[in-house]
Amino acid sequence: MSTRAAAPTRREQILSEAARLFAARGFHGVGVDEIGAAVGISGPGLYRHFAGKDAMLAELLVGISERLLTGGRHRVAEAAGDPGRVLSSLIDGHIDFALDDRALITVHDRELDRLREADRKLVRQLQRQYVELWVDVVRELHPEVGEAEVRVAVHAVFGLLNSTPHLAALGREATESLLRRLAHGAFGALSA
Amino acid sequence: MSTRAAAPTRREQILSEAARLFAARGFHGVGVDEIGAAVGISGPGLYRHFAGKDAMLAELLVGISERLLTGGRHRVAEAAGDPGRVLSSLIDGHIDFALDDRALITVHDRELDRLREADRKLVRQLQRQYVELWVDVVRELHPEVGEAEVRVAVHAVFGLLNSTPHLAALGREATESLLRRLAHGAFGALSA
DNA sequence: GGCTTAGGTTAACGACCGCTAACGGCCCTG
DNA sequence: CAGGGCCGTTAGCGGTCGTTAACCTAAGCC
Repeated sequence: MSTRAAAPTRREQILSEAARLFAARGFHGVGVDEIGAAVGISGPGLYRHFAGKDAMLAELLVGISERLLTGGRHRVAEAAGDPGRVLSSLIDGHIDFALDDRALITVHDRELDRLREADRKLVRQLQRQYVELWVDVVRELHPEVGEAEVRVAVHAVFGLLNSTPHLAALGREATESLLRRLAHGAFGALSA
Repeated sequence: MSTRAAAPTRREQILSEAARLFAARGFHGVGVDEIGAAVGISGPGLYRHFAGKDAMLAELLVGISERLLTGGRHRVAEAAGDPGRVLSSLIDGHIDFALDDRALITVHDRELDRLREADRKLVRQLQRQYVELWVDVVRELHPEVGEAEVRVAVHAVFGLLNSTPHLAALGREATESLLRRLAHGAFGALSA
């Protein structure tokens, strides 16, 4: 009895395909019929699983944000006390996420404004907490740099790591290694 | 007689507002009535100036790409022979652009797929040439790094510099200086 | 064996949206 | 002062899209 999901549930299928389609053509650019077709059912059948198109997007965005935050917290706890190792671990985790879920990364910062007020607030709160993990550890490593600057730098490095959807080829390992070096290089320049 | 545009023409007004709205709510999320209202006319009046909504987006994206490329070429020519200065100049120019036209930056890599085939090919070609300017000069500075890696690194630094829409505060000068340092730091890590 | 529930189907409604049609004022020019 | 662009307007058409309604089938349960 494996604890891994053996077969993806229908909800998960739908979310996965919806993420792919939203990333490719934008939230408004994809119809529910299209999402349905992608999982082998048609149009309104989706409403047995989700309250509406908006609900799919909301679940996607909240899910990403939660996974990023909890993953980040684990990594912070694991290497607590060694800021250098914490930062490296956060970078590695973010790279893994960016490479594994390019579609989600794309949707993540592109369609946030399409959410209902409540969901949007939740997502933003989760994002903010995730950013704060990074800001805290970077400030430990660069105590002489102001907090606002560090926060901008963290966002900028996110932009660097999330550029992954735009790039082709080069193989998983090489891409990981390269992004790792670039991110460390950018943060290293904070004190120079 | 100044060579600067004294009053923006109506076309320019429309393009500017359309860029802002597209950036905020996405191409499909904005109606022509809304664009019209933003410039004080209503809905179908836009069709005196543009063939359609698609044409506005096309002109925006082609315009950005052309400005980036010609600006980049000038900078390359100005500092020719000194790769370090060329790279610095390219970075500075891209930062200026990113800070001056946040809306355009957002629309730039978000709505490319909404273009008609011909326009999309043109934009991609311009983008590719711009990237090549960067790749060439970075390869001069890091001859031992493979071309594919350099190209990925350039895209990643674009992601870093284009993260500008996400960040607040900190003042123009400080932001410029910070982004400059981060970009140089990232490229510097290519050889480490 | 009947009842319920889960998970589909097709038809259709209502809203919205891009775009066109038809029209009208303003301003320049001969 | 007549005429023709230029630049607007409002009305409305046609298509698309999210959503609901009504119905159907297969599986599990008492």
